[in-house]
Amino acid sequence: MLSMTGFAMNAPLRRSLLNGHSSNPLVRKLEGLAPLSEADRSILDQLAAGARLADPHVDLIREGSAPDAAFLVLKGIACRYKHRQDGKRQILSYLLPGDLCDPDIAHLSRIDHALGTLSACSVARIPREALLFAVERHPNVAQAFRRAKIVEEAVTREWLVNLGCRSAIERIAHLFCELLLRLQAVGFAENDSFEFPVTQVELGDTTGLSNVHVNRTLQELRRQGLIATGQRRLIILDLPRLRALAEFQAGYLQPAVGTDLCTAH
Amino acid sequence: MLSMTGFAMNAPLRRSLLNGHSSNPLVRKLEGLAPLSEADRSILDQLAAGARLADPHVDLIREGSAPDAAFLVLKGIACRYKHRQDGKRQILSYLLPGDLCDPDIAHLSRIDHALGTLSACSVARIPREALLFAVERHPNVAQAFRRAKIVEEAVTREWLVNLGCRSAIERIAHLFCELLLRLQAVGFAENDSFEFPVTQVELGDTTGLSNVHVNRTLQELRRQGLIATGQRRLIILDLPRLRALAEFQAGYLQPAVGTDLCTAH
DNA sequence: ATGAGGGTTTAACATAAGTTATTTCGGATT
DNA sequence: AATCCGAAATAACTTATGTTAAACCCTCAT
Repeated sequence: MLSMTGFAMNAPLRRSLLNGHSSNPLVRKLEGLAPLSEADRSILDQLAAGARLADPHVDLIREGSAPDAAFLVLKGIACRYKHRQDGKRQILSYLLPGDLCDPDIAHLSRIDHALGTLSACSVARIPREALLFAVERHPNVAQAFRRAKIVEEAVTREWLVNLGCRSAIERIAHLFCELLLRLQAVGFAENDSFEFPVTQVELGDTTGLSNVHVNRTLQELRRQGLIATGQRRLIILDLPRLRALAEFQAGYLQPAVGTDLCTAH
Repeated sequence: MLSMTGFAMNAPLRRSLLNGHSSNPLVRKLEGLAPLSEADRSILDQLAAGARLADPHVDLIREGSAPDAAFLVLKGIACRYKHRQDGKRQILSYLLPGDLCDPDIAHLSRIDHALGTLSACSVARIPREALLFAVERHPNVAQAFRRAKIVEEAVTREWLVNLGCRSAIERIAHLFCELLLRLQAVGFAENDSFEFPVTQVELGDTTGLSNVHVNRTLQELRRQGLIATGQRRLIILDLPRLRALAEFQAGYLQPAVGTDLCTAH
């Protein structure tokens, strides 16, 4: 089913047709984190092959299970989340195209959080062994994955700050800035707008706010001329002011890749 | 200065005098995550050697710097934190004895958060190369570090839930449950009490609450007979009820180590 | 076209938590 | 013992955000 050579030969052609960019968001993302050879890209294309469509609001990994595969998001938005007994839930992170949820965690104990879709998604299930194989054979890919992990951790830290000490409007503004940059990095944003089919309830689960207050806050952002919403899109009208409002520092999303180093562990 | 053989020969003797437990909290912690040989323990003792005392409320790593060494806490409590421009700060995690702040992050870009002491601490500075050496030569140690990292990530997720959807009293109760278990794991708690020289302001920076509200909340916990404080100690009087209040699930701190697996990446 | 259902908006009200300022306490230092 | 200082406690008041419930509005499927 997967012809390595076929992929390897077609990839450059496909990319050249697309302005030098791969259509595989995983490639797009990792390219930004480490130099990739043609063979590296080819293996990533294989990992992304065989994607399936998933409905919105559906679980891909249930809390307490022990999955033996990673999930790679190719289209749409998924999230990690945890439920509390009283029904509240906290979204822990967004998985955008090119992001993957690796199953390492589950190999210590059962996984402590769920993975679910927010919007309709295209998702590839990557067996653990396939991922290991790719990483072992392709040091640059391994390097890029490690760097992706480091960025992910930085994002999580920023979310802690968001929840711990920003006001409602700052939280949402910060989230939108982050999403714009991350989506731009994988080619899923035009100018300063992107598809954003996330409900206000889900935004509340993300930012620790009630849906009613999310609504109020979105209105305020619109009133200030910072954003516009509609047709499941988010349009950022004034990025500089939005960033200022959120005290958004982009650095954590864009590691200086030229920096050599980071060859270890 | 560091005699490997000397260490290797004395370690078991020392441990036998101490009821089978090493006095090195790093060993204590990693023992719980992977089987360690005598040589493994010896190298960990070397890493922990040369510790220095650090005053309370002092920075070990400044935000924006690029440290080339890890810091290992042997005694006391340190934390990672971030500052906002308006002076607010968010504590991102606690570093208890046996925990270390590795410098990987800084090798992509400058580090995006600071490392500082809360209490007076004993801290060992571990040069990057020494850490790499230990990990390369000692696969079990590497394994244990990987597992420690996974637990650390689980703790962070729990903190996100704490900030995102728990009430003040639940946040603090949950934090106390977590700290008790983590400190017990490294032998820094007797029964259900431990040294806890953290101010109410710092507790507020941890839980996203004002110091005044932290004070109110601590009083409520005392009034309910759940905790007692004094002489820089925290005494948990009724752990079952405290856990119930916080909906505390200990699983994420205690990975099932018998599970083989997790050999990769 | 018509309805059904999920998502959004609005409104009125409740409350947990923040703010500011003052006082008290307890452990160091002289 | 007297003083000092940071931390803890108290008090009075403000406010951001939560809650509940109803109305509205798309979008999709029949």
